[in-house]
Amino acid sequence: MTTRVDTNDVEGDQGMTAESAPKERVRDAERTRAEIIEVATHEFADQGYAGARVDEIAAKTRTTKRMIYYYFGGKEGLYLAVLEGAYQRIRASEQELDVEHLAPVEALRRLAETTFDHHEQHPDFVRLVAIENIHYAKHLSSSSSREVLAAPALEVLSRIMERGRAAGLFRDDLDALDVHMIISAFCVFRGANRYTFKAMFDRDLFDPHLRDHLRAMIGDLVVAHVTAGRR
Amino acid sequence: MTTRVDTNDVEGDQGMTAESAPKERVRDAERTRAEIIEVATHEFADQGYAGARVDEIAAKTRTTKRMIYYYFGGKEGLYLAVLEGAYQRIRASEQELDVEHLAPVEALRRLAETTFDHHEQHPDFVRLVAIENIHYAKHLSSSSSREVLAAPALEVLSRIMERGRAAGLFRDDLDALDVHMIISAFCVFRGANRYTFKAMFDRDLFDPHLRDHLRAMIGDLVVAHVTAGRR
DNA sequence: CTCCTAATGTACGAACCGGTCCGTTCAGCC
DNA sequence: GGCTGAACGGACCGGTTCGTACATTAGGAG
Repeated sequence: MTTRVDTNDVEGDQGMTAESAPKERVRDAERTRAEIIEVATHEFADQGYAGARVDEIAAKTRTTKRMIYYYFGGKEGLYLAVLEGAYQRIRASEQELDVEHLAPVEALRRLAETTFDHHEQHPDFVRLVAIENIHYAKHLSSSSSREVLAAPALEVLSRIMERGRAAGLFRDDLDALDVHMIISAFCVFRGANRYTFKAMFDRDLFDPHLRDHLRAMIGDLVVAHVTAGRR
Repeated sequence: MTTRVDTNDVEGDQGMTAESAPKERVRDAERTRAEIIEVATHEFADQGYAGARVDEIAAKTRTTKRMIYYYFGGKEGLYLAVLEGAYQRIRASEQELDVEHLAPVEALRRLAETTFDHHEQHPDFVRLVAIENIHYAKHLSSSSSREVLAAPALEVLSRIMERGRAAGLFRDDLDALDVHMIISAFCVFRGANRYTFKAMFDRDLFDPHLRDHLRAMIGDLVVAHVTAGRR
């Protein structure tokens, strides 16, 4: 009846080491788990928490709804897993940032532009954050994995500003978190409010022709702010 | 049907008689309509579209669910009415803005701070916009009342920038819509992302002690940007 | 006063949806 | 080769939720 197992010969992964679970098995818990999370990330980001349907998520995986409850306990557990996964991915990509070799002004611009790129490359993440805010961040606040929090980009920013201040290039009355907020606000707004912005002003903030312009703008903006009254 | 009840305004404060009679089943279509919209605005802003419950909205009014379907046709019609009402209120308050008598730099700062105040005073509006964006602004786009769109603040901004350019105070390569986006991004982010921001950095962007600081910051930021390279 | 209609209330249905019960299959171990 | 438990599937259940049929009242028109 069910032709689920059609290539079961491929299981020839003879390594009987108990080290790490090999991939590509007919029965593979990790694979099933990952697939559910991947589908659920799209569904939650697309429909919101209340709008997403467990049945729909299950239907879009190669497994069944029963597995969602088997692995995640329920809709809320799945959402939490999705949220934590999204934050972890962003955090990982942020840690690749290396601007120690650049002069403060250029480092700051690079940081802003990299943040800009991150938000462009991860639209699901921006939407999930918006959704989480609608729910007053109650899931994120009660998240057990504390390491999800704290953006590495903030530490990088702090060091850039220290260097800028020490060189007399930056204002000395600025908080790194304030500057981070400016950059985030710009990049998040572009992703999170693009649809009402388009409806109101007929300008698509994700239009490829606008991309370089906006990317340069956040750099100019933040540099102008931290160097205001200096030069 | 227009001059039926004049003694009972929507927000009537007829406090001279007995404040509210226990059995006061007065028939007033406008009042019922307005009360439903008011309650629904809070519910949709609080729970999102899918999360809001028609039964719950009805229970929080002094009328029944039947009236929601009588006046608005259904959940979606009610949501649309809520959205249009919220935009109209914001638009009305924006039109009170008068900065013609101020010098360009001060006018720009005043505009930014007024926008800041608007967003602080209308948290429901900010949340509704976020929710509408989650739904790709499909309701706003298909809204029949086009006059809801187009922020008056943008026209005011355009004139300020013209004056600033003419006086040689502002850069001449800036678009008013870009500057509007910067101001909006900052003010919207503060309201829309305050919860995840608090969870991540333990800073409440609506803390009263932070208010004046942030209010000054958006002014400084936008002024620094439009005057960069001048003076 | 009577009638007509807008306005309102009550009860209910049907689909939906999160969650669960119970049975089945596969893979590793002795 | 048989056993065991993890991984999995499908049907189903009970509460929820949007929407509606139908009854009823208020209040102005004639």
